[in-house]
Amino acid sequence: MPFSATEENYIKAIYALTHSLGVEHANTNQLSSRLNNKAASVSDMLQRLFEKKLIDYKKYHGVKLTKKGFSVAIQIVRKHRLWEVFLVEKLNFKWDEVHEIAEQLEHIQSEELVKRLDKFLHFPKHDPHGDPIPDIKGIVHELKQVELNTCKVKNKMIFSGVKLHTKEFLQHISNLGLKLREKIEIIHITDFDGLIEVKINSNKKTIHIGSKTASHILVELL
Amino acid sequence: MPFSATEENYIKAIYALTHSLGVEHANTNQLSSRLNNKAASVSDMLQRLFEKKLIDYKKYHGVKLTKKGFSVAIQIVRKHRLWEVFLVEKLNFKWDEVHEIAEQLEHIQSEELVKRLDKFLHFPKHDPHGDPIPDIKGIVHELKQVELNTCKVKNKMIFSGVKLHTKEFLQHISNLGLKLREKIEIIHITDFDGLIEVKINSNKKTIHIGSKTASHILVELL
DNA sequence: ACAAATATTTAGGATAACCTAAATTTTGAT
DNA sequence: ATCAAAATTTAGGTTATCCTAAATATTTGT
Ligand SMILES: [Mn+2]
Ligand SMILES: [Mn+2]
Ligand SMILES: [Mn+2]
Ligand SMILES: [Mn+2]
Repeated sequence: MPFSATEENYIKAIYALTHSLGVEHANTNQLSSRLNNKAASVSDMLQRLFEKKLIDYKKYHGVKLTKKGFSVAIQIVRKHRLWEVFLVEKLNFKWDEVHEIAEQLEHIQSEELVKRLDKFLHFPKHDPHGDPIPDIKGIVHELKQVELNTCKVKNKMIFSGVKLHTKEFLQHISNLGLKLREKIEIIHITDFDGLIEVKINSNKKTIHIGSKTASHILVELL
Repeated sequence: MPFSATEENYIKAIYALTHSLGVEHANTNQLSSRLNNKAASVSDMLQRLFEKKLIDYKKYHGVKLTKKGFSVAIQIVRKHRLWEVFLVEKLNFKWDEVHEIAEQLEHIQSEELVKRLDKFLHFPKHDPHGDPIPDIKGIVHELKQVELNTCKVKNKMIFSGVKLHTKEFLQHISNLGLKLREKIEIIHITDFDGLIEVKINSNKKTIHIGSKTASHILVELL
């Protein structure tokens, strides 16, 4: 049962939608817009994924991954994130440059390759954007993260993820001087507009983070 | 102009056939058997490759890559061989395990990725089977190699390539204890059956190579 | 509860890449 | 030079994946 890249992308999209929204079912229009396909095409494909027992599907009522579909999804996510680590750690790509390439690499079929890549990278726990890498069993170890804009003055924390993955946002974060897994501390929060002043442990200077930006930044409280 | 993996495989097959046989044109049946497609399908695709100006094609008279087709072919070969180096050097695959994976990886589209991979691997000149890796300009630096079975007693040489790439043959060579780029010397050749006794520079013992095997081994004379 | 708005599916088609069978062209042996 | 064999192309079909337009189901506002 090797699945086509197209099928894998549908599965991954269903996973991403249900997982990130924390809901049971994904619906046709959501998939249509995420995959840049027309809703009619999505309907079409959903029937086929249903026949292959990758999804539970009742017409007009959205879809949900089966056990099998879920495990396929996790493996693709695992590959995607491992390749992103490779691109950043070994080939020195920036974190905003790797997604499109990983979109291709995630469809390479070879279990042994993934195993060895994982080992070569020293079994990383998260990708360059802080997202957890499912282990070989498919278990995802989620971090206890909160959004930076929910934190209080004097809180110490580790910058551990982002909720937005656009090139522009990622570059914005880089320009601020923030790097993943760095220890930071909130120095001050402006009441009026929620502007957050943050000290980066490794730096002397502080930086200022707008509240919209802060809402897309995930941290682990210490 | 991104080409499909299918188109790329046709281009690569035309390149391989004309290059390895040292002829101008590849014909439909050769492509059919190399690509495991029916001749009718090949005919079909050839028309499309012609329209895309990747090949010169006159019905019934075989095909030849255009400048453009040639440059596409070289880039795919370059990617295939760089990935093979990566798999062997970095992920510790054996030289008989990498071809199928590289067949997939060679279709990943990103010039920057290839550039960086090349650098990461320290600009290797040849792949794990001794085949030359086209440089970034697409120039192939072919080695002056001869088949081992054409060499004479006392000749000193470097084992630098193989003419057969099947898993069985590659494993056979490994089992003999031969490693690419090792210095070897012919100690004795049995007149009757052409059996060659070879000393491997790095070893104490000598090994015996049958003449059929020897005919698939390429060496650089010193 | 019901009509309008929204979401989804179905119908009918297109394209890429295959295939089998039939037609056509080239080749090669007399 | 001729004609059968071999090679190749054409004709007609299939499947996966996508699309537009039309039909249908669900949701929502009153
Ligand atoms: Mn990504
Ligand atoms: Mn990522
Ligand atoms: Mn290969
Ligand atoms: Mn090779």
